[in-house]
Amino acid sequence: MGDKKIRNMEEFAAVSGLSRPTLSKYFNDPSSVRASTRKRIEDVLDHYDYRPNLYAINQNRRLTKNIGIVVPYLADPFFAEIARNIEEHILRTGYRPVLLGSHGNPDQEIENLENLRLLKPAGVLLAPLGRASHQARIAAFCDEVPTVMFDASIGAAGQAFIGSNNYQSIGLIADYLCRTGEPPAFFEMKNPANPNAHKRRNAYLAAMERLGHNPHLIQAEGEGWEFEEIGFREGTRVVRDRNLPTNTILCSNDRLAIGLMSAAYEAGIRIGLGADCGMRVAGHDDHPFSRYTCPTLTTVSQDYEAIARQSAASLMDLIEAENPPDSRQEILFDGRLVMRGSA
Amino acid sequence: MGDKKIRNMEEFAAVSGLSRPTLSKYFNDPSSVRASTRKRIEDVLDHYDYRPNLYAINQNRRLTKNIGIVVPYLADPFFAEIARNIEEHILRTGYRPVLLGSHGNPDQEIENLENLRLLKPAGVLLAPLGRASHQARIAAFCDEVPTVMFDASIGAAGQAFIGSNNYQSIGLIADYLCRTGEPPAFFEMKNPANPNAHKRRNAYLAAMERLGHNPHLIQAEGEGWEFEEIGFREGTRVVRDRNLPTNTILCSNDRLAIGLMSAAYEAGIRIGLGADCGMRVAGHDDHPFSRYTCPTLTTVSQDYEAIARQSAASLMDLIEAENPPDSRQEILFDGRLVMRGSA
DNA sequence: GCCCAAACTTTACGCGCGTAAAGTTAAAAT
DNA sequence: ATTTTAACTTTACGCGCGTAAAGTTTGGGC
Repeated sequence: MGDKKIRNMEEFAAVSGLSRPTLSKYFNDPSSVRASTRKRIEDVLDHYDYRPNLYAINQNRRLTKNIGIVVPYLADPFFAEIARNIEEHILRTGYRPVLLGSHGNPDQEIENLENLRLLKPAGVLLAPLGRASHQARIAAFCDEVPTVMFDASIGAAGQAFIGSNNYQSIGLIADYLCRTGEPPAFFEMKNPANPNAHKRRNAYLAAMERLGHNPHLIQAEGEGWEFEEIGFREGTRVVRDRNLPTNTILCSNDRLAIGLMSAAYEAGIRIGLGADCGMRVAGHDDHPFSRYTCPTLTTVSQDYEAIARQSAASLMDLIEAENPPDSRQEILFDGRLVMRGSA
Repeated sequence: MGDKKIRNMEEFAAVSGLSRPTLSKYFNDPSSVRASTRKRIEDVLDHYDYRPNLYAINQNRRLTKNIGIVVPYLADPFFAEIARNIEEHILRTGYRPVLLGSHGNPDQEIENLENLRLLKPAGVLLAPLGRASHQARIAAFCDEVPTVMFDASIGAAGQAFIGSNNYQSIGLIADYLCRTGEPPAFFEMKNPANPNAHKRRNAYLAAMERLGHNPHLIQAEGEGWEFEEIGFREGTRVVRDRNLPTNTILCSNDRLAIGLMSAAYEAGIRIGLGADCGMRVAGHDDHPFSRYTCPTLTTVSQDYEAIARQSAASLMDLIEAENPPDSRQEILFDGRLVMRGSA
């Protein structure tokens, strides 16, 4: 490693024998200097580990290389996973991801956006809380900063929306359940925080009509993001009352299903396909933990690989386009049926 | 809201009728100006939503108000939860938390520390990967930046370490298991990534000796952080072979236990306390999902509330002390027995 | 009313880099 | 060898704020 420490670009210019503006160009975009110059710089970099001061860099730039990623709840492995995927895509394009979780709190969500604004990000990827979000303020933010919404949308905020095709995926699993047994009731939250929940409810109703069955909604009370707890509470009530017209329950998401299965287990009801089973349960999302429930959870996988990739790509398109797009992009990915033991 | 937009502190000084240095003092520490002046500033702030430019602020400051938080794996709800707790404590002290996950990757961990160094943080809270970490580089980082290690330590790196008393907690649950049934075998990874795992193994061996029983180790092959998968794989083998000297298995952590329980379920083995149950399983950590396993998981809770609080507090002490501490602080919190259905 | 410390203002410089303009050199094309 | 053009150097200014120094005002205690 190097002899003396390099304190700024000026000193680095001295030891490298190049001018500071040239180095500035290099650090902003290595391909903007001649190949021979680039090599020369990189050779010197091997000896003196210098990196430009982040604050000085960003002070003058209108836009930084920062990209904000905001998810509603980082303690939910689903969002943690999709955030990890997005981060990787961002890094590959040479930008710096800044990950923030809203902890299910609308004020925190706004606070996150405010903090991001201070970072002057080139763009933001936002998975909003949904119904609880301060919609007007989010819309205002989207007007100032190029923003791609993912997972859930809020009105027409954001220049693009990338998500799942709930209509297709719920239709898919409803169809599967009807083909393999009794038609499902639909287990959901009465006042779901997530906008996808509304679409899934409607998709369920439509699917049941299409398949010629009577729909049946089971709506759990409860607020917040403690879905397992809510699923467990309402699930306990459901298995106690036993007045369902069916032995099959399709849950709005896997976390509710996990709570429901726990309640059923406590009540001594066996879940699964066998003759000795009293109930079938299916979920939605292919949550990381759904492979380890007892029995393993039949569900529909959200293609979060694709959602992550497309979200990052759409934001890059936005950033690199000079003029704002004429129309709002909306891309939905189909779900895949994941047949496991619970239904 | 305000009429025209405030672009910098100069303009804000103009509309507020105060001088820029006074405002600078206020934004650095509101209590450093007279109460009447403070009120005057805050009244103006209500009308013009101005916030000082983050980059300009930090450019001249030797230390920023940033505090880095690095955890090994954000997709593990345990770390997501503890990170959330820490963030809240940091915010309460007026600092800005910056959360980074290492994705179980030592290179990513170093990259995170390098990126943090660019932010010139006042301090860093680091939960290291452990055995896989690039120890020398982490130690070098700790020499430059005030660092508190939590959850796991690496040698004597860091000015403080806050964690769990594995010796106590494993002793506690081992004792409980022996009192209520057959003495436990210990289910762990052969080459665990996490340093706590080694302590837990030793604590188990010591507890068994103290209680006058023969220890039995079940060591799962496998690398990485996919603990449920590893627990499932090795668990499948264990229930197939059925050559255990006991019907009770204590797992090194809850995620392994979740995998093991899933394997047992698939094999048709009922877990729990009842006469119809063939196996007891216990875990360690009180992982957020351990309340929803089937049956619910008996475990030892790590007091992550306390760990989060103390980690933040210790770092604050470090930052606010002028001279470096004479000795390395080490605080371990006891675990609490959580009796549920599985053992 | 006076005194004095605390709080404020004015002035001025510096942080490390982006960036523009004008001049110079090197590489590629004729 | 000459022209062209891209790449580089030199010079200079600005970003928004921290901060120090010196002078001025404020407010509380006597």
